[in-house]
Amino acid sequence: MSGQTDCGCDNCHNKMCVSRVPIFNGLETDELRKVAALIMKRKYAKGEFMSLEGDPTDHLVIIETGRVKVFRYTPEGKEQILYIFSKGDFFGEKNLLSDRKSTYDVEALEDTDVCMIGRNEFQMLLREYPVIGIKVIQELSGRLENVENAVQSMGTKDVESRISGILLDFAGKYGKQHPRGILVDLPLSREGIANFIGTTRETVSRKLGLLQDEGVIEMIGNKKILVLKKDSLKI
Amino acid sequence: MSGQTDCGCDNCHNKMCVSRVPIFNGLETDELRKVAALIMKRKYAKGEFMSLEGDPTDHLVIIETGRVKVFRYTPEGKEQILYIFSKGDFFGEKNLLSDRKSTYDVEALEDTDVCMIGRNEFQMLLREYPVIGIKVIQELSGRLENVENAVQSMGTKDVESRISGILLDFAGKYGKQHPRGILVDLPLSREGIANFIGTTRETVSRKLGLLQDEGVIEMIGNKKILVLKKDSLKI
DNA sequence: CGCGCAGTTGATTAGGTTCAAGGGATGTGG
DNA sequence: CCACATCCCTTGAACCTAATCAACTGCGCG
Repeated sequence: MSGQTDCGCDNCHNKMCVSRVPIFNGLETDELRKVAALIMKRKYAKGEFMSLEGDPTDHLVIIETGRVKVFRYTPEGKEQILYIFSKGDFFGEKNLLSDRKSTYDVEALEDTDVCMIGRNEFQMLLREYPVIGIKVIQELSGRLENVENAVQSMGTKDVESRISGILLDFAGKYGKQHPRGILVDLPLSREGIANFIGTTRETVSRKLGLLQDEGVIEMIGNKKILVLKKDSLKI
Repeated sequence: MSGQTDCGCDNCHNKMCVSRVPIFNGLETDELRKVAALIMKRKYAKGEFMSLEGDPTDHLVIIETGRVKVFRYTPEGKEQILYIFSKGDFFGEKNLLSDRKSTYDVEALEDTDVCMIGRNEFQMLLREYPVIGIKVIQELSGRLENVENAVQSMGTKDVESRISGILLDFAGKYGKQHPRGILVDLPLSREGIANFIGTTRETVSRKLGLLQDEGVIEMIGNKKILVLKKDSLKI
């Protein structure tokens, strides 16, 4: 068994999972094995809530497959989506290092598999392998940059630019090559897109319609968009 | 000299500076001494640029006194302010752990003193004292939460609410008790506030005028605001 | 195949931007 | 310490983008 990359047992399988996660990239094979031993797995069905605002979450949750949306409600009931997370992304770190409660809801947009590490185990890992801390800092820096981009976009661009921006973003993350362009599997409904970029579902609908009229995109049902002229989406 | 908190020498002075910085809070006295030895000091005059977008900054910069604005320009020349940093805040960490360049400009809003740590020294510290990494993660988490709040605010609130929000924020950070309320020393001009919350200077002017008419605030010149009814600013 | 939810489209309104001009604060030099 | 020049702020009016309200359509799922 040892020496092989995957013998099929849980531990080997976890090791595979762990090795695909950015924050454990700097570790050696035997270190990965140790980390893998601490991992718990779990599945969530589409529509299931994985975490609620105010929860004293006590696990770091790493997405293995699937997509989730991370969002908050205002007191008036408006939803603001902050992130769409997929493979390799994690959440729950805030609660593990201080005693803060979750500041957002997390909902599975599709059936989703995750790896989880308990609070104590993660703290132990951080102390034993400082490189993990550095990786986490890098990941958080990247996430920070994303949110900073969102602030800039909302602060300085009109709705049309923001829609273009998010389409480009989705194309990069979820797009597949297609004879006529890039086929994007949308993670969100029109309303979801609206709640991501700070507008209304009607406006998203209208602006997508315009982009289609201009021949920039082609809507395929409500869940896919074919990006025909990626360059015309330039922000 | 040893045993005293401050003998006046550079090293002791640096130690003082270092001990006031959140990310070094978890360290013992003799560890602080080691950190202090790595510190370089520098002053910036009001209006001076401390970092430019695209710079391959190679120092972690920690504010000791003063206030700075962190911002970006869109290709069209619109300024978006991302943070106002003051005592204890730091920037430049992104570049120290990967090879990424700075993604924003930093300008001193007043005369500012900083402590700086070089790239290699900081990496060494992180490896030697994992607790520093944890503190950095906590700081970044806090910053992330701030920006997430900004996104939510811009995505779901009208300008009046955003102005109220930023006034509350400023009151908490820069406000002093005053017989009739909280006296806030504004770090930004009207245009600066506008570029922070994603609106125009005219609109900021109008909305502040309204708040003054309602007796919620009182403008004292252009650089101070007296918050009379803090509760009426509730978002 | 039909029901229900999501998306589209239209008409109206409102909040905020833009353009334009006038007023006041800040700080510098005499 | 006052006068002046500059920059910033304020105020007004017209315009425009996007929100809202409302009705209709059609996709997608059972």
